[in-house]
Amino acid sequence: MVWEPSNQLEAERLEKLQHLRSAGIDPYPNRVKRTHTTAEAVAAFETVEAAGGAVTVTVCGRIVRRNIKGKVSFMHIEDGAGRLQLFVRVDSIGEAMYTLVKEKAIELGDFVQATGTMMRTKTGEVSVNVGELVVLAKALSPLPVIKQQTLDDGTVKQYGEFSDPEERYRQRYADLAVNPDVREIFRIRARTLAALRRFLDDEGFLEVETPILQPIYGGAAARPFVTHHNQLHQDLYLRISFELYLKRLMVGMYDGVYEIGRDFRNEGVSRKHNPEFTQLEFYKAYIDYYEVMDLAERLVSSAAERVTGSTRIAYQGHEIDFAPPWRRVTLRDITLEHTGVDYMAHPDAEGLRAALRAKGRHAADGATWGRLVNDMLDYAEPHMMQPHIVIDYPRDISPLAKVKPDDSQLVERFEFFIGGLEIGNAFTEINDPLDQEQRFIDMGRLYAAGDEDAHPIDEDYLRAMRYGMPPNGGFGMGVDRLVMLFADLPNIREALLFPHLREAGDAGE
RNA sequence: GGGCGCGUAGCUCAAUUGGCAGAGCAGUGGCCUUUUAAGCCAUUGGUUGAAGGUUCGAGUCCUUCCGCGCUCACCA
Repeated sequence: MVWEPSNQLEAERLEKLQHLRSAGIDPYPNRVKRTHTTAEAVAAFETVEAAGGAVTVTVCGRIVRRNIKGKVSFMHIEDGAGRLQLFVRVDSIGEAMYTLVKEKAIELGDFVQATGTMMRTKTGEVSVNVGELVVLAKALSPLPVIKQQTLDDGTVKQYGEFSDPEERYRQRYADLAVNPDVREIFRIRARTLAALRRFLDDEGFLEVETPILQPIYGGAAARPFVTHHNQLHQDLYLRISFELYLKRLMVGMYDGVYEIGRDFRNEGVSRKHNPEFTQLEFYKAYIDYYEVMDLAERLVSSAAERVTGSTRIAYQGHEIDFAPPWRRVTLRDITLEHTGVDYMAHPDAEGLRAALRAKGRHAADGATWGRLVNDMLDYAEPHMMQPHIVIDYPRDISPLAKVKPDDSQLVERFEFFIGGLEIGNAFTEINDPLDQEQRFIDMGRLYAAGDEDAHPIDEDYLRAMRYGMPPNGGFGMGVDRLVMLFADLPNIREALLFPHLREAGDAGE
């Protein structure tokens, strides 16, 4: 025996397992003979019930409720399709098997297979009148027990819960097993991904996959995770964005590409940040950021409608309307609105910092002017519940975006915010290789000034651009945050099946 | 990384000023051939996150550590 029970409940279950074996029952058989899901069994019965027809089914599932009586018992099993009651009578399944049920050798959490004819109990519940009961999988650890009471008005009152966030995330399998609401979140997530793909496919984009392990990271402002290829003696980085690879494909004559995949950022964890997260990026040739705005509105609103059935959703007590057009506002106006400071009136870092502090706003020491401007957005972000497109960002924090023709300090970039969350970022992409190289160099200088490691310059990306890159608009979006909106989740961890947690520690030594 | 809060039975939670560690569900033993939060009777289960300290006495107070939550910071 490798595993040792850690408490009385597990010890008892282990004894029951051995009891089943000694009764000649394989608690983990290889073969299953399911003929109907629980939902199919109910539907099959209901179609023939009026005519007095009989339906025999074999259904499988986990025991989620038991009511054991002296000679007749009721159990509910649950499978992926729903719940179904088993009506188990000693006369029908025999003394020996009934005793196993009664002695709880077969109990909550176990998987079973039941064969019998469909019937209605005295109280009207569609059930299986079980003639044969087979153990499919014995559960050795007890799941939390949750009971539900259906009230007269049809609402379901719940007794007992499995709600400790740490345990729910660490043992997501148990969370999913007992909390159907959590299962639903990840159906919403799957539908979201499908809806996004469908929109982009219909728009003629090509779905591609680019390297996750990259010799040079780029395309975003973030610290990377570093790893190493042993045989090649090469350090590699887990990507922080897809951007530079996808734009190489613009050079390669695809008119539109997109990728949905994982990015990794070696930064703080928060309600809105997980070290690995799902990003959607697309690039389309021959469009600018105004056309990307239109695409963003249609992409997100169509996904909302496909996933939730409506472009209006409830999020954390607010009603959000995804229907285009979204409010479009300049970064200058929205930050002025929420900080009382007009950054255009303070064109250098020192002056802007002083102005912000005079208003009681946070202004980081040593931050560049662009950085201070970007930080001003933090005051506006929580207020942007309805979709907002914030346009025209400072050049020095946007090294991949094209400068506005009429203002060399601003670039053609927008971010959009929904539900108080930053959801996406987009711009008219630089396609002038010499401009791009200079921007990289300028950025490296800023980094050096800020005592940060210089961001590596991706020479191969510049080489690609020198072959000629069509004008194009690019777009990036945090898919997990979109799922937060669609599933009404306050926390990104709820939108991730297995969110990052610190290693489960014991005592400090 | 900083601040604040939390950690008690398998799950969800109590425990007065520092004074016998408890409840419900689950489990165990009974009764029960149409229950559905089934019910009734009896009952088991604890290194109170870990290690130290103060005290006659610590779940409670102090220190350190671990983990989680909120928040701030970090985040071209």
